[in-house]
Amino acid sequence: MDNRTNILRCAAELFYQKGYDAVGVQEIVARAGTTKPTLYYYFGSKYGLLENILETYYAPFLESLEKASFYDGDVPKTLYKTCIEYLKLAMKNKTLYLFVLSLIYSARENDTYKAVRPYMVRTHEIIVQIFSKAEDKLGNINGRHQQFASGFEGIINFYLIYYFEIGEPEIDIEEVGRNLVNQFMYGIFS
Amino acid sequence: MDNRTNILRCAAELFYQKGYDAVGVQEIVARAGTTKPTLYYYFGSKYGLLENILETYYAPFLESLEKASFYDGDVPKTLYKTCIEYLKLAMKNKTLYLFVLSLIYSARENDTYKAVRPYMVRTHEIIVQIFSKAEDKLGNINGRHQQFASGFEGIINFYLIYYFEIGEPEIDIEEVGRNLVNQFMYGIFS
DNA sequence: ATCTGTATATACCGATTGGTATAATGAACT
DNA sequence: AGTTCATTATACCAATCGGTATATACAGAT
Repeated sequence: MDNRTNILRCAAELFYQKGYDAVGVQEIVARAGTTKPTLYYYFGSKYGLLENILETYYAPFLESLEKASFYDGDVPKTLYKTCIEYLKLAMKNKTLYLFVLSLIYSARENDTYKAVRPYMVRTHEIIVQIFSKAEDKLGNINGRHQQFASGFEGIINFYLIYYFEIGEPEIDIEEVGRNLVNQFMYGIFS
Repeated sequence: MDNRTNILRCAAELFYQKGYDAVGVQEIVARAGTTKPTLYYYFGSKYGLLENILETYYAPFLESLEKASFYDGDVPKTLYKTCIEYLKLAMKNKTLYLFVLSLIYSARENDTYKAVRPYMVRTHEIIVQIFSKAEDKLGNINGRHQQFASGFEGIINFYLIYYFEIGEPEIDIEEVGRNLVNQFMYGIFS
């Protein structure tokens, strides 16, 4: 693996483990087995490194999400496909998933929030779009797209948070996806 | 206001705005109009300051939550009362609410996560308990207490995240509470 | 008047922070 | 052979980090 990729991966791991501000540039290059000028040659700054991590590892997920959220008239199916994309990402790359979540919740005046904001906004737009297009099937939802979208994201994200907290061995993605979508659509009495 | 309280409030504000690791002790005492030895006299360390913020400002919320979540056989009512407590806290002290959320999502090896973990676990226990006690009314939920609990927390928290992101002027707490609980219990077709 | 304990400030500590000036590699091209 | 250019290392920078040794101020008790 080349130096650039190596630095990127080491930084992503450390940022996930300790948090962006708690990790020094020196610590990153030490783990990558190189020196600071190399890092600054490729990424320009510590912040550039953060941006590059998101662009490299998270942007592809957003594209998958966009495809999966295509609405063809079947609300449950669309939500299920979308939910599955979340679960797949989280299971395939737990580190990245939790790291991005931590950025979304980070302090508003911190660089980490600035870096993740465009991705966060885009994600929300994609989910809101589902409910906008599905308005014919959902009846008069009276401008509650936002609430539905954040509810949908919330159910998935908080499920994963506590799943990772407990650390159960593995899950059946399709089954969990069905459960979460059912809970979201029909409530807890379903 | 005495020096101690003043330091506590200034630190809470700065931690919320910039994040725990991005704020220096010097910056805190400068805003509070005092000096470092005073801070270390009262709180012992920067970490002690963080613990004290949670104990002082967040612990009371947990007590309110505990009372509000008392289950008397009426599931919708219990969930509604619980939800209202969340919304009340968030509206009364937006800064604290978002700060605690950021801690919950912070890096696992960061001091911030260590500090908030007991409060996070306790909160989750309280919510899980509702669904445990309500098992008679909910039918066979087959061990899905955890999923219901995190779903409930997720719907509320993500609603508030995007509410604060958009920054609408004010909401009718009781109406939003009814909406969220309805969505959670009966799904989006309600 | 002296002692005790709380509360605060000045001035400092070694370590680490993000970042860079300079120079040395080594391969490719002319 | 000489030149160019991407890549990497040594050694350094001022600034800030969390934390503290020491001294002082002041109130209340003896």
